[in-house]
Amino acid sequence: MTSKRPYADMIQQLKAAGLRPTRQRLALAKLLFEQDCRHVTAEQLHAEARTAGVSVSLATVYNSLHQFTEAGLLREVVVDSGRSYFDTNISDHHHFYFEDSGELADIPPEDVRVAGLPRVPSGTQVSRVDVIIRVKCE
Amino acid sequence: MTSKRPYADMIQQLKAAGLRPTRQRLALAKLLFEQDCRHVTAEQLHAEARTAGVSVSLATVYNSLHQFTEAGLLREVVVDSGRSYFDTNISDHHHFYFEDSGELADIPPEDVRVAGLPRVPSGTQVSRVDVIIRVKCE
DNA sequence: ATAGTTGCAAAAGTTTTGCATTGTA
DNA sequence: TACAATGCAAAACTTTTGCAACTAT
Repeated sequence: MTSKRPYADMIQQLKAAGLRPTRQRLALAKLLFEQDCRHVTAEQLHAEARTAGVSVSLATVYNSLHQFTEAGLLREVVVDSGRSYFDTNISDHHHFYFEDSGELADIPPEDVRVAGLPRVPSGTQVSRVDVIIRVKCE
Repeated sequence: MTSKRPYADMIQQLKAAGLRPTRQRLALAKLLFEQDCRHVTAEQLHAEARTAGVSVSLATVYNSLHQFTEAGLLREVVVDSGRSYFDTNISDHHHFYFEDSGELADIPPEDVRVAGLPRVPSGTQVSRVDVIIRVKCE
C-alpha cells in the first residue's frame, strides 16, 4: 500500500523531466500515465484526484498539466473554446471530436494523409499540424 | 451619412438569416462583412465597435457572433484555449495559426489535401474537418 | 541560513444567462 | 394589448498569478 516500489518509474520520469516528484505531481502523474490514451480536462483530473483521496487544488492541477506539457509528457489539444484537453498520447496523431458528448478519440497518423502543405512564411517554421474531424450524431 | 442605401444589402442578409436588423447587429455586421477574410475575437470586435462610436456591450457582441455563426454567416475557429476566433470566410478552407502573434490566416482548400479519412463511428456523421498548421518563429 | 521551488488563494480573463426593456403585429 | 425578440448587467465559467510555505543544500 505505502510501498514505494510501484512509483519508482514515475519518479524517474518526473526527475528526468526536471520536475520534483512532489506528492501532488506524483499522484497526478499516476492518474494520467497509468492508463493509455487519456484525454482529460483539468476539471476532470481534479475530480479524479479528489475521488482517489488526493488533496490537490485545481490551480495545481492546471500548473502540473502545463508543466507536463512543457516537459513533453503531455500534449494539449484545443477543440472547444473554453476547454483544454490534455492527451497522454504524445506521438504524432490526429483526433475525432464528438461534438455532442465533448469526447475526443485518437486517430492513428496512418489513417489520415495530409499532403501538399503550403510553404510557410519565411522566418517561420511549422510547430505542428492538427487535424480535427468533428463528428456529430445523425 | 445617414442614408440607408449602403445598408440595404446587409439588412437583407440579416433578414434572410432570420435576424432582426437592429442597430447593434447592423453595426457589427458592417464591421465584419464589409472587409474580406476577417478573423476576429469578440474582444477585438467590441473594441472596433467602440472606436466606430457604436455603443454595444461585450455580451451583445458574443451573442451576435454566435447568432451569425448559427445562421451560417460566420465560422468559429478554435485554435487557442480561452479565445474564440470568428472567420468571415465560410467557404471550405483551412488555417495557419501564428503562435507568437496569435494571428490566423486562411489556407485555400486546394493547398492542402486530406486523404484517407477513417470511417466515423456508425450513427455519426462528419460535421467538419479542421486542419490547423501551427507556425512559430524560428 | 538561503536560494530556489512548490502549491494554492485570490485575481483575471472569457463566455453565458436571466430578465427588464424594446420592438412588432 | 399581447407576444416575442433583444441587449446587457450580473453570474458562471476557465485559467493564471503572486506569494507564503516548504525543500534541499
